[in-house]
Amino acid sequence: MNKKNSCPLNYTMNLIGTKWKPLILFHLLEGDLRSGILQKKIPEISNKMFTQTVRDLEKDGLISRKVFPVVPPKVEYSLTNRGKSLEDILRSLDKWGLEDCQN
Amino acid sequence: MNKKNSCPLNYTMNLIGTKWKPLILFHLLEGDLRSGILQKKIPEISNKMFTQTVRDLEKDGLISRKVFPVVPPKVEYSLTNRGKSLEDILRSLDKWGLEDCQN
DNA sequence: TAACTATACTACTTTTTTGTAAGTTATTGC
DNA sequence: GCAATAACTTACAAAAAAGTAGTATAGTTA
Repeated sequence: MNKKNSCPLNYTMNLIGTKWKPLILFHLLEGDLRSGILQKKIPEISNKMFTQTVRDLEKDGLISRKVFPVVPPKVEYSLTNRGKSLEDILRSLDKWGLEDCQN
Repeated sequence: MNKKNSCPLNYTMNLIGTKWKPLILFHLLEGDLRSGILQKKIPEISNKMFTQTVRDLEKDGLISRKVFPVVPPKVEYSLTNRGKSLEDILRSLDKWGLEDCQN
């Protein structure tokens, strides 16, 4: 909690408050996914942003990355416990959007 | 829900997923506030970003703005019902940050 | 041997967000 | 007349986020 995060809410937003992070975490709630599958669940994301975002999430310990030493490459992503602890929030955000956009 | 929001979660993030919006909404949970007071609760925000953000929130119907025709000006902000419906989410995000940053 | 595969990286450009600093307003009180 | 006030605006600059397009990898399969 540094000076840029005077409020816990701000801390949370700095961690997951970007365009793609919540979306990736959300899709991983349903279980572990191969890189390509996960990316296809978010058709709008560019290859670069996908890689960059999962790297960020991994760095922050919200997801973990398992590499299988095969060719062609196989990489699987899954939520860490820290990532899983966001489940309620992610589902709430999704639910709110669903309800709100019907009005 | 347009093509940029294939997922409700994305819709929500596009609405409040910025640096300052959740923070402003959060502080208004405690009740209506004069512009200056609200801004002082977020010392890191610049004058410009504050005005810009409350304008956005007003445009999206999450807060309402009451102007008193006095000099010097007096402006009060409050949450709309739509804004209030975010209460659980905002408190969850704050709570998560509080718990998480202790680890 | 050449194409194919899934994943990722890089250089570069564009777009979006944020910040800085200065000005504007119209009344009050000195 | 002139400074002080609260809220806001504007022009400009800087920084961050996102997009585009091309390259690398190294076994497998045709």
